[in-house]
Amino acid sequence: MNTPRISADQALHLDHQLCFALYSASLAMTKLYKPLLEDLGLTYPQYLAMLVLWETDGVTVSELGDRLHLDSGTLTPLLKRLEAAELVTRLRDVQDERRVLIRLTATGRKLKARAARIPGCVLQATQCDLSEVLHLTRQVQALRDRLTA
Amino acid sequence: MNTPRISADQALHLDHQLCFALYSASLAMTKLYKPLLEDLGLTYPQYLAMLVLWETDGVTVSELGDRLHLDSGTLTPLLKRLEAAELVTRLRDVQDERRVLIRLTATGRKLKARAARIPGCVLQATQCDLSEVLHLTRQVQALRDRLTA
DNA sequence: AGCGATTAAATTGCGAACAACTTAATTTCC
DNA sequence: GGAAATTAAGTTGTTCGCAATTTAATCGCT
Repeated sequence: MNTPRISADQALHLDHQLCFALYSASLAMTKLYKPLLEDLGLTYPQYLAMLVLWETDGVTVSELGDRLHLDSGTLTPLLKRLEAAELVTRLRDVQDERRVLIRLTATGRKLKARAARIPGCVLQATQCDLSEVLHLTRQVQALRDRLTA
Repeated sequence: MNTPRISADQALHLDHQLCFALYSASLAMTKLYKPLLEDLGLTYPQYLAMLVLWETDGVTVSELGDRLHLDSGTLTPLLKRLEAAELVTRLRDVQDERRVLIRLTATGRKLKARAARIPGCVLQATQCDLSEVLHLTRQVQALRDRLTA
């Protein structure tokens, strides 16, 4: 494969920028989820937190942050809102009082069933084959992992 | 190509979700840009606005919004900050007083030269070939366009 | 045992995003 | 020509993201 060249001016051209593609695609995704999540009373970042908890209940704020690549400055208020919605509990770990364990309530666990239809709706909106989506997902994940390394 | 099947539980699995890949990759990109843009005194969304203006000076807020997929609620305060930094001017269009024209100041135009090195730094951080990046960019753009259609 | 270093979460402050709404100018259509 | 509809930007209020800092608990080392 030959290595294409690009001028400084072209490089600055907005549409050539991977960063902008990711940025605008991510915002478009958030808008797509919004009406789907409104039924569940969740925002998009709250949904991501619930995804982690549906997989692994009873994690610390830090563990959740590692998984979502978010810090306590973002998560603490978000989790307080999930607690106010009675979807999770926030309790200090008795073993280590520095840590706060996040656990699903019965309501929070039940919400998973209602969320189950969401991935299908999203896949449909992408107008892609599942295999295409999986491939693109892996590529974007690999990029992210190189960026955070 | 065969069509893979996936269970509801798998579909909800965070790491399989394209949305999360885009979300976390976009945030990782923003963090990558941060130190590069700090030299220029710009935030990442401000840089995107400047990219548009370096391409096409003298656009309205709406035109900028179309280009960036952002609305006036986001852009008005952002542009006020660019104005306060003396990088742009905001003046009502004499032809149509509803519109506000955004124009680069001399300082704003000069900043382009200093920004020219950024795409190279970012490409290096991705640890990808330029051709790979261009390919991924096109795929993500195509997805975004399907989502916003 | 005790003191400095480290770790975990929370807090503060700022800049996005965006929905919903307001204000003001222009266009449409009778 | 003028009222209703449309368009453009700005405003308000909520929720992220994150840097920088604070508070409190635990660890490590002598």
